Amino acid sequence: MRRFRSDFLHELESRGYIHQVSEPEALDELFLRERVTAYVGFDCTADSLHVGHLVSIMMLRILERTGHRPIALVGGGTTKVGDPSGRDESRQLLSEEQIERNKAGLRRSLGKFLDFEKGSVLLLDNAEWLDELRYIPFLREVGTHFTINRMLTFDSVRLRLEREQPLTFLEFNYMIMQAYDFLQLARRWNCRLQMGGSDQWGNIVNGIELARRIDGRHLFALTTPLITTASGQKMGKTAAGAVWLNADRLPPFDYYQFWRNTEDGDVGRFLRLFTELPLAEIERLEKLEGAELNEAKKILAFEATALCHGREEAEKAAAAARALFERGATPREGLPVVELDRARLAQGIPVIELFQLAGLVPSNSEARRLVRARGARLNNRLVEDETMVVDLGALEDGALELAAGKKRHVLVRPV
RNA sequence: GGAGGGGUGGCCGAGCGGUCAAAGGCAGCAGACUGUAAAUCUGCCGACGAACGUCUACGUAGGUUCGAAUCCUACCCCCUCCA
Repeated sequence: MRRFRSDFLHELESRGYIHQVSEPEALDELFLRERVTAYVGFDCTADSLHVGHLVSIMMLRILERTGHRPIALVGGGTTKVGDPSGRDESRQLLSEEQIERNKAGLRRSLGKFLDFEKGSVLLLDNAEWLDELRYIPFLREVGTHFTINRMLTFDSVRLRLEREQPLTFLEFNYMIMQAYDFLQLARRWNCRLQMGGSDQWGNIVNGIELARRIDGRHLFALTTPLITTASGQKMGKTAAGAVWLNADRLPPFDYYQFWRNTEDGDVGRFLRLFTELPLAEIERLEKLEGAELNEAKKILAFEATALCHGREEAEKAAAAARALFERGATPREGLPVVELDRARLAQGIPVIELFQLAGLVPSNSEARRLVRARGARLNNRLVEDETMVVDLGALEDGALELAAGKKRHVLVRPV
């Protein structure tokens, strides 16, 4: 008894990806009938995607796996405008150079999950059509189909106005740009469906509307639920910041640890959303009780890390974690590495500073507190003297292993 | 334009001349317990410093005072009511 007959929608539905769909039956019909092109847009606001984007990325993978054609659209053009959705303040305007850098970072993030080389998965940039727009012709073609009356009712602008927060004319145009994207993709690639987070519903519907009015096209929308943790937090937002997908932002070991530390109540849901294990397997895993559930968490962590960083990195991270938490040995392979100037170490560096250089604490005071709280370890030995100075003599196997608390470990290597 | 209220640490929020680096809560960090979970308990939680302590910080800029987050003046911003 399935609600959807098409593989794609059925798969999404059974793994918990669907929040809203426009015309479910018609879309299902479409997926049964033909190879469908669908897209997700990603703004270039940072130089890496993070786990918050993962749901969308996974959908593109499923789309491909079920025989359809995914488009990952990078917002090289729209980022110059800035999406006001869910924000009380204007985004800071990014320079063109910054956007270019971010774009390159996004390509790397996406490239980990989607293979753009073989041609069945497309990577496009909306700067391609947005940069070229001419104001008056654009207003005449597109602007006539939007009424201000209606635009004011969309959450993205309404909420801002209700809170009496300024909304610039630039930002006000964002939804038009995004609608226009959908129109362009429909025309150029016969793209029929746009997917995104639940906050994108309004923007997507605008695109559907626009394409219907101008071209008489029939397009669809599908949004994913906002993923929160069992204790109600927005997922992937730790206090330390976002959980990044690019390794230069967050080492694979830390990425693995993020998943390894999933709350009990989230394991099943996360396995469904963030791994590609068969559902039967997941049902078995989520039934595990008590400490047994840790096995499921390890599988979740491994699978999620393998998807993002490859199986080899996932193995290393898993091995490092195993040695660190299960045997107490010193497993260096797989730990995040920080490089340190050899000459500087030769002169001697106070431990306090060393912890700061390793990025484990933001200030000397913080490092001092860590030592006093008996949470600082050097080469697996508790650091008791905060005035201790570390030099080359402290190297073990050519490196220093620093730990802040039980979970945060770093390998400092002199170069 | 008029009247009143307010701007305090990442957030909320007390303080209303000295004992204020600023109560309390949340968030965070570490420790204990445990299953690398959750919950709970304990400690920490501006920077620099081994330490005495020093510096920076209560919207901004000045001032009064031995001494100001606290009083005065100007300015900026927010909220409520009236026009």
